[in-house]
Amino acid sequence: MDICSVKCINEKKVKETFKTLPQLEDISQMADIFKALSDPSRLKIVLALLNQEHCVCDIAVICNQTDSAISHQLRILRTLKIVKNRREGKIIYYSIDDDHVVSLINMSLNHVKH
Amino acid sequence: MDICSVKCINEKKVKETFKTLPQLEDISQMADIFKALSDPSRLKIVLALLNQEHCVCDIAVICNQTDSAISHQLRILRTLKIVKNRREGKIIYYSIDDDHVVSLINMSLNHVKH
DNA sequence: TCTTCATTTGAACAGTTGTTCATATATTAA
DNA sequence: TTAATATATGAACAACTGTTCAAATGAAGA
Repeated sequence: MDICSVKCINEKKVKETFKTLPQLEDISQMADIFKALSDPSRLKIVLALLNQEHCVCDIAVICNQTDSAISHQLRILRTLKIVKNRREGKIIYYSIDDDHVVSLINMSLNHVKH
Repeated sequence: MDICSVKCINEKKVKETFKTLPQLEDISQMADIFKALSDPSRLKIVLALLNQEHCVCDIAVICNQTDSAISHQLRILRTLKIVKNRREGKIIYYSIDDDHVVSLINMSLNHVKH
């Protein structure tokens, strides 16, 4: 299996499973999405936006955090294309930009509730 | 909305969304599941076990990591009831113990692929 | 222009995380 | 019992993460 004489109980099974693994690149991307939702405060932001769009300071009130903290988290979510924003004068409204994420959240909510 | 005079652009929307939020306890549990899958090496372990059960040292070969590192990660996955194990002599076989997690992973794999 | 307000940004800090290494446990065979 | 093997555990460490604070944008109104 490996170059440097690794011990291996069942080489056949190892090879089989190895073939089924997604590419490293894909695994990494999957992990990124899960990581985005793995922080309670970030998840709370996404859950809030699931209901309707909100401006930054309203999200801050909903999540009981500072505007700055929310802004930092929104930048991460924006980078991952999980949320998008639109400007209306001084105010910037954020909303969900990824339907897959909605499904993921609903599924995990289901999991927790049963 | 809050006790200490927090500025709030649209109090009505804030209150609406606030009502739709799951309980903190549930949000925390959801985040825990996502966190379990947010580390690429841990996700790789779960992906491997998605195919079939494996012993610790075979997982180590598949994931190209030390037995110890794998064992530490398996403990986290075991604690979260994501994997289970069975002993057969000296060897301990691990397998997936949570169908919801399988769905979550398949959904995110789908996401990455499209 | 100057001021105000909503949001963003950067640096700094504490807290958390994953891996490594050495050691311990548990099972089997000699 | 002793030796060998598979797995687990604990401490230590570097790397990463989320929040805070102060300061910087950028838009609208005076």
